[in-house]
Parts: sequence; structure tokens; C-alpha cells
Amino acid sequence: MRADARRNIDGVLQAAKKVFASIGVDAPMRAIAEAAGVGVGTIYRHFPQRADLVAAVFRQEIDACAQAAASLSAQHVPGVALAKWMQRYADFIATKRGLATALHSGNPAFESLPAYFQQHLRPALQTLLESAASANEIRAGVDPDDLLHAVASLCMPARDEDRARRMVDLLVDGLRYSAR
Amino acid sequence: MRADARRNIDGVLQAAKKVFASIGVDAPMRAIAEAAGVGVGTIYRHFPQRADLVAAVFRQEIDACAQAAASLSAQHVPGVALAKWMQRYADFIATKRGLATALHSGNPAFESLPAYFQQHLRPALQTLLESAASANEIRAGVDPDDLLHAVASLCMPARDEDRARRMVDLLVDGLRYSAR
DNA sequence: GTATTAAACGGAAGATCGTTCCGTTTGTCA
DNA sequence: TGACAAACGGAACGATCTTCCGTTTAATAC
Repeated sequence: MRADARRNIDGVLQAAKKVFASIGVDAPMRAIAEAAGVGVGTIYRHFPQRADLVAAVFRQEIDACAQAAASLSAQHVPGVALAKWMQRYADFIATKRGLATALHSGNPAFESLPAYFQQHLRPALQTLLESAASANEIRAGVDPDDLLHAVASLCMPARDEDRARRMVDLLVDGLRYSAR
Repeated sequence: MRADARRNIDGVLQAAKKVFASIGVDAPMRAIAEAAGVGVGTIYRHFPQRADLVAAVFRQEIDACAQAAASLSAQHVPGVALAKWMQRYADFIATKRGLATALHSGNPAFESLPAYFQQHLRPALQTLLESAASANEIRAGVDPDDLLHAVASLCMPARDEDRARRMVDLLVDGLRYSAR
């Protein structure tokens, strides 16, 4: 790969991250191109569709979030590292207005994101949980996916109609259970 | 109001509901106009902005959901009516992909929707809850808003960063609490 | 250092969508 | 039945995403 191409890809990703954060993921391509100091054609050369750029930025931020786990572990007691990372993760999810909509848009560019999400964040959280459990700072046996989903559900629409149905049934059963 | 205007408003709302359900709320105006058998100008006469049409369709569906409570109450034992209505409500929320995004878009056309939502659905659910509680089919003292929010949270992004933060802290405290 | 070439670049042009505008049609009422 | 205000339809406008292609440039061989 040519050096200028590599430079431009990095510049576009960096610019897109900033523009998405300030204007939103619907920001015009021209705005991103201008912020990156390139033409729109250059962006489309590397990211054939707008969605590909959005997905790439997401992936980059997922990576950053996963990597934060290691540095937090190095700087804090396990329980504190876990708590701080959970907030870091919550912040990441909270700023991703439009992520949920994107995931449900049916656009193939986003299909691989959920898997990427789990493959990178699950191990990070699992390590944090195990460290904290070993130090007796939290209970053992907590499923990292449960936590990821619990926090994400604060920000993301249900992606599974059956699961939504089951949870509603559960709520109603819960109401029934305590009837005097 | 002229008869043709009334007819066209109804036709547009009905057509928009169908088109939104199949294509999504981002469906082109032209598609809605064609489905309703009118020109785009006619739609814009009654709904100055695209968002106004979307909001009107939402309101119509909220009305339908609220009215379903009465007919379910008439046909079933209170506990069953409550369960069925909760599923009806969950279905309504689940099909509203894009509602959450719209509510957070800052568009003034959507500002009154949350209030409309509560004013119509809260009384409906409250009646169902009270009937079921009177029949000893569920516990008493359940807040209808809690239930509406609990179910809606399965499908809607967090609208309050502080609340999200508090809930994450709660989760982490919960983990700490049972440490042996 | 220079010539060659394949890759990358930029931005104009094409396609699509929300919205506006205005000439035409139609319902209503005196 | 005539007049007119209201409503209608769809072409036109502006903005946006995406494509296309002539131009530029980095990498390589000599």
C-alpha cells in the first residue's frame, strides 16, 4: 500500500471520528472530506459506501475501548479498574446515538459489527471480572455478556423480538407471583 | 374543512402507516404520496414537514394502542387483559424502529410526543393494573410509568446520561455487595 | 537522476430525496 | 349557476450520496 493512501485512510478515520462526534453520523461526506483535507473521491476509494466509513470508525472506537481495559488494570485495584471500565464502556455506548439504528438498518456493512463487538469487548471485560473476583472484590460467576447487554440495553433497541417478548412475559409473571 | 381535504388527510395517514411499516420511517415522500394516490404537494399542505407526518402517524398508533386497553378489558379476565395489552404495547414499541432516534433528533415536531405518550398510555395501563389488582391477580401499588419505561427501555436509547451513569454504578455496587 | 506505470487523488457530474412553488382543479355557498 | 377560496398535483430547486474519469504522484527499474 502506498504511503499516501495509508496516511489518507488514517486522516479520514480521525476526521470522521471528530465530525461524527460533533455533527452526528449523518454528517455530510463533504464535511468529513474537508476536515480530512481530501476530496470526497478519496474517501469513497477506501470506504465504498458511507456505511463502511461509519463501521470503520465504530470498529476503531471498539478497539480503543477494549484496550482501555488493560491500561486501567495496570493503574488501579481490580475492583476500581472494573468500575472505571464499565463507565468507559457506558460512555462509548452513550455517545453512539445512531449505532442502534444503524445495526437494524439491514445494511450489510454493519452485519459484522455485533460479532466484532463481542469478540473484542467480551475478553476485555472477562479479564476484568476474573481479576476482581480473584481479589474477592466482586462475586464470581458473572457472565460478561450479561453485563455488556445490560449496559447496552440502556442505549440500544431490542434486536430480538422473542427476547423482548420473553422479558415482557417475565415482568407480567413477576406481577402475578406476588399476588396475595 | 373541505371534504376532499379530510379524505386526503385520512388517506395519507393510512398510506404512511403502511409504507413506514414496510420500508421504514425514512421512506421517500414520493412513495407515500403514490401509495395514497395524491401528489407530494398535498401531503406538504397538511404536514408542513416530513417530521409532522411521522409524528401524526405515531400519535395515531398511540391512540390505537390506548384504545386497545378497553376492548381487551371487555373480552378477558383482568390479569389476561393486562398481559395481552403489555404484549400489544411491546409490539407497538418494537415496530417503531427510528422512534427513539426521532425523539432525540431535537426536531420540534417530536417535542410533544413524550407527553402525548404518557397522557394516553398511562391512564390505559393504570386502569388495567387497578382492575387486575382488585381481582387479586397481581400485586397492588405498581407504578404504570415504571412498567411503560421498563418495556420501552428494551427498545429505546437512554435519554438521560446521568441516569445511565447511576444505573451502571448500581450494577457495579451490586457486584460488590455479594463479594464473599 | 530519470522514465515508467500502476495506484491514488480531486472534484465535476449523475442520481435521489426533501421541500417549495404555482398554475390548475374542485368543493362550497350565495 | 357563478364566483372564489381552498386544495390539488407535479415540475423545479437545493442538498446530499455516489460515481466517474482526467490528472497527479509514489514506487520501482534502469
